[in-house]
Amino acid sequence: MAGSCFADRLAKHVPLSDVEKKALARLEENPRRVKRGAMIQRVNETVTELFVLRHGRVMSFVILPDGSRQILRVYFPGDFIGSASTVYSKAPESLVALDDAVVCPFDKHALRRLLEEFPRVAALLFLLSNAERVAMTDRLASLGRTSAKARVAAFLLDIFNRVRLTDDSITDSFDLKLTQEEIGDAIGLTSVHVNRMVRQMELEGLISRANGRISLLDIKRLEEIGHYTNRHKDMDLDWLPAA
Amino acid sequence: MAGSCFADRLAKHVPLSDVEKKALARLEENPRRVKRGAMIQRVNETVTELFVLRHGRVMSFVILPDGSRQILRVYFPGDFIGSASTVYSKAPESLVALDDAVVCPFDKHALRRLLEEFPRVAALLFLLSNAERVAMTDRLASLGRTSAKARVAAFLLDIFNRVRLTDDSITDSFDLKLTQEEIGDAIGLTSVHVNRMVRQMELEGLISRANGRISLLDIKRLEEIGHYTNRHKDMDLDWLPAA
DNA sequence: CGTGAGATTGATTTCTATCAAAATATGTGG
DNA sequence: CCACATATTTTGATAGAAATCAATCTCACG
Repeated sequence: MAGSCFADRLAKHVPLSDVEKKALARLEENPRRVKRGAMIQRVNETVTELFVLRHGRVMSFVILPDGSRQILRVYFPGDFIGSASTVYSKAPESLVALDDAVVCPFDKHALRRLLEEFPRVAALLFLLSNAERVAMTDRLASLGRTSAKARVAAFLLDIFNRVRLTDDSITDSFDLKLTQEEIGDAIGLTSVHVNRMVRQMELEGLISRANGRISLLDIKRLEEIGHYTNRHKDMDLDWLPAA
Repeated sequence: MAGSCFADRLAKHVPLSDVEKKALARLEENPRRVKRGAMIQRVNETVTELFVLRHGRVMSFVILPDGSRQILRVYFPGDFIGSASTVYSKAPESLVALDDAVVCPFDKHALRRLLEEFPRVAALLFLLSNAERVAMTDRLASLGRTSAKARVAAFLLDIFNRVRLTDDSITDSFDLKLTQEEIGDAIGLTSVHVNRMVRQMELEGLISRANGRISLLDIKRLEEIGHYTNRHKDMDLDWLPAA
């Protein structure tokens, strides 16, 4: 099963010194198993912890007063999650495991010490947070300005490309680990309509499905339909302070 | 006219040392006037600059292949803009002045030097970037899961509260400096429908309008309608390294 | 004044939600 | 390992929200 530590993930962008790697590894000293469906953090709860996700998948979401849910983000191994608690003492979003997962909680004061001692890591975290913000703007444009079909296409491509970041064995088919209702909650549609779109894309030969796995059969056309741009390709962090 | 430097804005969250303030002030050494409507940054252009917005207002947006526009964010004096160029060498979004404005461009290598020398500032920027990300998730939930009326209400409240951050004189009425078409592009609606919602809210006594200024007459109900939570209130950055 | 951008209103269409039911799949306790 | 309970997917019919199309109106400004 694909697992990924935070240091490795960061090192994919910028070379890290051994000291830095070791310091980052300390954030993951307390791995904790969580079962599929388990709540890792509840909205409005007082929080002082952040997490590195080591194994499995996690989603963040909010529930609106009318009961509807907006899934904000799906996280993969090596992702830094719950970063909102660096700024707010009450969690603005909930975190639930989509999978049997392993998360590594650490106190924000451990983060503070890391930031103090390793300015280069602080800078790197700043950059990655900016990258997250850009990912968010892509979703915003998708929700605000594109059709149901485009949203589904963009969402599938997004998950696909992020799965591939941590799992090289994947070429065109992958486990979504989300119900159609969850997909809908992520992209602002009802499960019924997600199903119609998925069905349609299947008929058109854009995707195929078999026991929970999705295959993207025509990535190029999916990218067109979803107005998708892969942001992972052209990240450029080399200008950072040298190690 | 309300202007605000970056250091002052940051100092509202955390006490800054004089050295730090001075270092931050150096980012603003090259103020540049831009006229209303002027493009500050064009999407896909190679960029190595970031900006602090000193005066006026700026918006970021993308244009989709079908010509529709998604406004991603409206920026106010003291905001740090164009942070995507810390991660991408081609701008993922365009920047246009909504106002006659003053921006202070600085090279990302100036930022690098700042981050190297002042880890505490690096940490602070990291936190503010996280706050931006949370603001983004609020908009995502708004676009994905709420009605046209709710979106308009939430949008007005958001702008209102952010205007107030830099201008204490404002109590309940403010200049939006956006056409109804732009509002629509920000919240995923057509200008026609924005107009209907605004009209309706006016009839219901929730807001009133006079020569471009908007007054929020019933903030409490607007917050309910828009499912709005003011995130500026309970930010907590005190746990950061001491000066 | 005339011109053009923006606001407003009405009529109609389109997309997506909602409601309802059936069909499949998944999981669990015995 | 089966049988039942529950969750998820699928399909159809209908309703509703917002888009689109098309004028008209208003107002700031050269």
